[in-house]
Order: sequence, then C-alpha cells, then structure tokens
Amino acid sequence: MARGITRTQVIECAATLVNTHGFAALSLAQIASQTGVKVPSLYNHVTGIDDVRQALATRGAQAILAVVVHAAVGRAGGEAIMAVALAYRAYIVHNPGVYTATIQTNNLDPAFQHANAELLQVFTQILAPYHLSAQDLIHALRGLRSLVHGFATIEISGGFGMPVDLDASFAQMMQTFIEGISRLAPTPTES
Amino acid sequence: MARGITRTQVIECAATLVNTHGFAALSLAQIASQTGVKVPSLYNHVTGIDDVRQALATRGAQAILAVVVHAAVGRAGGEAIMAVALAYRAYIVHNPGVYTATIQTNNLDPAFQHANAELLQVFTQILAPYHLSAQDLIHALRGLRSLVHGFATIEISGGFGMPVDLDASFAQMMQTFIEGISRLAPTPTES
DNA sequence: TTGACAAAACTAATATTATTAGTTTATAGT
DNA sequence: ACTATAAACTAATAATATTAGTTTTGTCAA
Repeated sequence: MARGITRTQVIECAATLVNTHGFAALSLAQIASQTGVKVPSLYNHVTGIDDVRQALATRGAQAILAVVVHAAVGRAGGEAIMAVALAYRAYIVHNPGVYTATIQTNNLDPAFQHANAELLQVFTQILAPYHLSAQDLIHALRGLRSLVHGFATIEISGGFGMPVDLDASFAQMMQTFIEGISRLAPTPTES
Repeated sequence: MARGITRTQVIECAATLVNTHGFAALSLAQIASQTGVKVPSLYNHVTGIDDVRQALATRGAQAILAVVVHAAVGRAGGEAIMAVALAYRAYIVHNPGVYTATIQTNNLDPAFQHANAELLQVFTQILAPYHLSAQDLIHALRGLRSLVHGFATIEISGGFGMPVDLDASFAQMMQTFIEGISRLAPTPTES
C-alpha cells in the first residue's frame, strides 16, 4: 500500500477548515492544500465534497452525543437539563462549522441517524423524572432543542450584538424553561 | 432605455428560487434561465451573486419587520408576544430560503441593518409593559429570538420528526416563555 | 532480494459557475 | 429621424468539482 493521507485526516482537516473559515467556504482545493496533496487524490478517500460534508455531519452528531452524555451522567432534574444544555451550546460555539454541517438536510448516513436518535433518547431520559404526558414530553423535547439550537446558532452567526453576558442570558433562558416544565409536571420528582 | 428585465424582477425570481430549491442551490444560471436572459446580462442589474444574496436578506428582514409590526398592532402583553412569535414563525416557514439569506453574516447593507434595528425596537416595546431590569430585558430579548428562530429553523430543516402538533408545541413553548418573563416582572402590567 | 499487486499519488481533460471585457441592439427623448 | 444610453449579447478567464487514465510506491509472497 502506498504511503499517503487517510480518510480520517481528510475529514479532520475539513473540520478544522469549516470551524475556522465557515462551512460555506469549504472546498476540495483547501483540503488538498492543507493535506499536501493534489485535489483529485482526495477522491481516493472520499467520493466527493458531499461525502466530506456528510462525514462532518456524522462526526458532529457523534461528538455532540458524547459531550451531552458526559454532561448528563450523575445528574438529574433541572441540574441535568442545565448541564446538558451548557455542554450542547459549548460544543456548537467551539465547533461552529461542524455544527453547521450537522443541520444540513439530506444526510442519510445511518451513523448520523443513529447518533441523532441516541441524542433524542438521552433528552427523553433526562425529562423522564418530570412524568410528562406523551404530548407534553414531545413539546418539551422540541422546546429544549429549539432553545439551545436557536441561541447557539444566533450566537455563532454574531447575531447578538455585544458578546457580554451571553452566559447569563443563556442560563436565565434555560432556567425559565426548567421552571416551565416543572410546573407542567404532576410529580416533579425530588430524588 | 432598452427594454428588459429589472432588478426587482431578478430579486423576486431569486426569492422564489431559494424558497423552492433552497438557499444553497441559488445560482445566476437559474435566475437567468427563469428570467429569459443570458447570465452576463444579470450584471446590468446586480453586481454579482453576493449582491443577490444580500438583497434577499434585506428583503427578508423588511418583510419580517412588516409582518411582525402587523401582528403587534392593537395587542399588548402576552397576547402581543404570542401574536408576534406566530407571525415570525409563519414567515420563516413560508419563506425558508429568504429567511436563510437573512441569517448569513457579512451583510453591511444599511437597509438590512435598519430593518433589524427596527425589529429589535418592536420587540423591546412589546416587552416594555413587563418593566424588566436592563439586564433582564436583554435576556428576554435574546430568549425570545432564540425560541422563535430555533424552533422555526429546525422546523424548515425537517428536524422535527413528524410535523404533527407543531403548532401546539410552538404555542406551549411560547406560553412557557411568556409566563417566565411575567414572573420576572416586578409589575406585570394589566392595562 | 526481487517482482507482482494494489493503493494512492499524479497529470490531463471536462463541465459548471461566477465574473469581466468588449460589442451589438433597441428604445426614449430630442 | 437621430443620438445617447441602457441593457442585451458573445467571448474569454478563473475557480470549482469531477472523471479518466497513468505513474509511483509500499507490501508481501516467491
């Protein structure tokens, strides 16, 4: 086997590029330049630029799942929700390009679908102690995702004027959400 | 003056294209084909594809301002917040491509900046009756934007599994937010 | 050690897109 | 009817993704 770059290197290079220069600016020319190879050589490792984008999405979904699971272990109730939201947001802010890749549609990669399904599982488990009705559980899951996704995407797009107090804004928003579902819960479990 | 297409036609055509085929798929070739003109002729009306994208963004920001203002007139308190959020979300869902254009950064068009500043003004006025502290007002403004933006962008990306009950989920999420800021308010004004 | 196989690099070529330059056409106003 | 001009056109260039075909190079077996 001839020596050369690997698929993992290509995707890792792409991840660095999208996080620094933006998802839209990604090109095979950039990747080739960074990996010290000519553009067509990349086709030995990926099937095209869409393959790179999908790989980034899968990588992002798996990474988010990992940080969210890590934040969730050993915590429960509102503390768990807050910890998970903070971890989720932190990942997005530190990996804006990769996260952007994860929210592009048309990704049929089973690994991507699986990571997202697992993430939903984790959220569901965290909300379990609130014993919400089936309807309210769906509402709460959607609200939680909307909150974190919305805040973080506006944040990484520079949509909030001053970056001051972003942490406080996020914390207060999440606290309001947590109190909201606590009020919905017939039995807001205390361990 | 020679007969031909107008800048407004070009932008309107682009708006239709991005709303039907997605923002990323926009190209001058598509616009030229739809307007019955050759690609270079478009440069008589726009300075390039980035100009088209910025014009779409400005158009979107102005349209959102219009529907939000329309939803806000004659309403106050929680009712106003809910009406504005519903109108905002409805615009995004019905104009996904144009809305995507509005959330791309690097738009220095004064008209775009102005529309966004006015939108912030409207939100601020709607929250005025709650007499929030300066800090809490900023938090609430950010939370409100995050909520609507987050929910709607996940919605248009197909991120919510089933489209069933989306209206109910959105309404409940907004209701939780409204109750949250009401609790923050020292004097939740009743007219 | 050597030689064959295979993987991965390369060059060359094509199609698509955005853009610029230069030319022609056609209309509006005199 | 003439002219000035806006807006169309053709032609050409640069950048991108992609494919085809060729060469290089490391690995492994004889």
